Amino acid sequence: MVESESPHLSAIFHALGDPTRRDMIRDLASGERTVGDLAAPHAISLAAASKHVKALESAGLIRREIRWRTHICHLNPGALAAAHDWLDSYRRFWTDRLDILEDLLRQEDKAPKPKPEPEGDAT
Amino acid sequence: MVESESPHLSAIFHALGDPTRRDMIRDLASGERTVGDLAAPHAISLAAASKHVKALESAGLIRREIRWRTHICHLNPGALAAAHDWLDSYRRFWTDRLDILEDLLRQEDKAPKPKPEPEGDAT
DNA sequence: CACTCATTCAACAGATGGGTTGACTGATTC
DNA sequence: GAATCAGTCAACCCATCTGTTGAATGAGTG
Repeated sequence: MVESESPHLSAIFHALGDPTRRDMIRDLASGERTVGDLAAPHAISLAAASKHVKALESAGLIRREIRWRTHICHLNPGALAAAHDWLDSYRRFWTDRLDILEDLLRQEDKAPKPKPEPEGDAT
Repeated sequence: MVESESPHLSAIFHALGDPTRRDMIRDLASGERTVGDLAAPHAISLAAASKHVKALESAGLIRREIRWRTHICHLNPGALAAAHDWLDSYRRFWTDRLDILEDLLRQEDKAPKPKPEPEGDAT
């Protein structure tokens, strides 16, 4: 059994992996937007934006309501929640870790030590 | 500022977008593993696994400790937390939804209001 | 010194991703 | 019936991703 959590997770995370699409999601968080609205701030063609929207849609991250000749998009929180849940199942790794860190800091208040690296570097 | 929360987010989500890599993360959650250990359940070459590990590593999702001639990998919770945080900022969309609705219904009992625009940026 | 072992590196192939442009759709309006 | 408008579709380009195989690395062992 290698990977069976959700068939959508790959699509969701993949969709989330693109900054343009994350941006669209953020825009959508302030209210519904047309495809054109979503494309506007991005210096890409409408066709490209349309593909992004489709990627978001097929990952289940947004829903689309075709009103007359404009397509109104809005967030579909379920998919975000799915990704969130997946990550949440690892939460103990960073919450426990912080407690440990705190503990360490308190302990090492007495002994100097090189600072631990909390975040990745840039290669 | 359009997308600047963390320069790593794209790499993180992209890394998370692959089922093999999510699987590796899950394995790593039960303890440290060598590259070979991580490759074993996956019917791919060691070289391919090595690339996956590198992707996880450069996204900051895991750290690697070279012990003698084996590379020991372990989870680096920070990156997971970063992704989690990003998603968390949209949490209201799937948790508060019901509360908001309830609120709305109560409000509109007194004054008809068109639509509350949830604004959210300032990141 | 040659061998083994865990892993990486290099070169390659094929698939997919994101972008472009240009043609198409389909309801509305002149 | 032609023009307009929002958006999609199709063809194409090029970069990146995932996988392969085979050689290289580098420490320890016989």
